[in-house]
Amino acid sequence: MRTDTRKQFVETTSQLLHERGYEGTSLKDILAKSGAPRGSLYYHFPGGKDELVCAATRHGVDYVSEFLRECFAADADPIAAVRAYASEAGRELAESGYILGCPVAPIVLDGIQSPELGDICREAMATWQDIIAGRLRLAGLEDERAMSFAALLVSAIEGALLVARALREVTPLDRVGSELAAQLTAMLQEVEDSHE
Amino acid sequence: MRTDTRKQFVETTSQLLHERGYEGTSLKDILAKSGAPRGSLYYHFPGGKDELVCAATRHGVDYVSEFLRECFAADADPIAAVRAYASEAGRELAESGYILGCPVAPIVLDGIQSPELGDICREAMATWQDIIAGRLRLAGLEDERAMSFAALLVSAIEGALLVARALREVTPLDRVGSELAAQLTAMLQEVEDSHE
DNA sequence: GAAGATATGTAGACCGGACGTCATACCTCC
DNA sequence: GGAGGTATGACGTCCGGTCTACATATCTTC
Repeated sequence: MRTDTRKQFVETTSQLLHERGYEGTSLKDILAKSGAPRGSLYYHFPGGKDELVCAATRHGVDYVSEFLRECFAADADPIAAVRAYASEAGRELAESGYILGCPVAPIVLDGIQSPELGDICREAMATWQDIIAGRLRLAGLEDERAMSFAALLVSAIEGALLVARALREVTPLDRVGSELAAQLTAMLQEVEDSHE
Repeated sequence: MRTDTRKQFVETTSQLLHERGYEGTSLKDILAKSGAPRGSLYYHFPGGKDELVCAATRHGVDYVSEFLRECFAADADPIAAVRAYASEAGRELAESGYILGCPVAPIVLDGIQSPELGDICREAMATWQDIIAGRLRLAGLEDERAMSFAALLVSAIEGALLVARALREVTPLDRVGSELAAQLTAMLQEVEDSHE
């Protein structure tokens, strides 16, 4: 099973990164949790911890990006998308025992250990904003306003995940979700009105 | 100078926590940066790293709480407060080389190492939301809406600090600040209208 | 299908750094 | 000068990430 061990490493690492951040995640933990022996890791990831963490972060980022693209697809209602994304993020957070939030956040706040990791994080944030801004532009929002609201959306959910984890309750995500949905409703209404 | 050493420890630790999180901050680094010898630390903080981190986090939280209370004072304009807080947070972040964000965030995302630390984080988030919600209620917002918008505010700024650090630019804070200010303006306008 | 080559998986040794402890030194005030 | 609070840094122990040498599986070629 060529990819199995490797995949196992990536997924285990991704989970541990969520839980304890870059520095808090030790190879010993990864090894124990993934059940693989020590040496295997260096076969699959000659670059050691850094390479593994990069792969794990990419894995997490891809998962989020894909889900975002699904929610904010061209043929989906953007207001429903906001609600859906916030509530799904909250659900995953709560179900994981307040562990699974943003895959990038713990890396960023642990001080970003390599240039490559920095690139991954920067690109992730930019991509997420672009996905949302693109959909908002399609809905008729002016360029600058679309970027601005997309930034708010990404920031607010990112922050809500953090606040929710600290409080150990999902209310922040609920509140942020419905606030943002309400505001987007008003904005799109305005756009519609001005086109009449 | 009895308290000097202690204070030095707290401030140094606070800074390093911002920079690298709980796990990334080693006693060696703290010692080197604060210039004090190893033993001193255990004289002032018999509880070791945990006790020191608690003190440092409290220190950071108090600083933020105080600034928030200043911005959202009863006699200050809440819309200006939103703008002021976002831009000041952005300024500090950029000036510190994209290090100084929320003092609680790195602790939360590193998995919270002790119950006491958890309490500090939870209380901090709750306090910040309460400060803002209180001011919004005073401005005439209904209870639930005030809580909701306060949650959005705290989350959005918290998230914007994170996104800004990842991107190494302050645009997210600028955008979030002006979006939130615009939305609050509309909300307060509504309240005023309904009272006529 | 046997031999050798290449890919994959395993085991444990290494070295540096992590945190915490201690026996001791330094004051300062009576 | 002795007693109490304060400060010190060398040391022990454990755990971190990395490496090298070995074992097994899979593939290639005749």
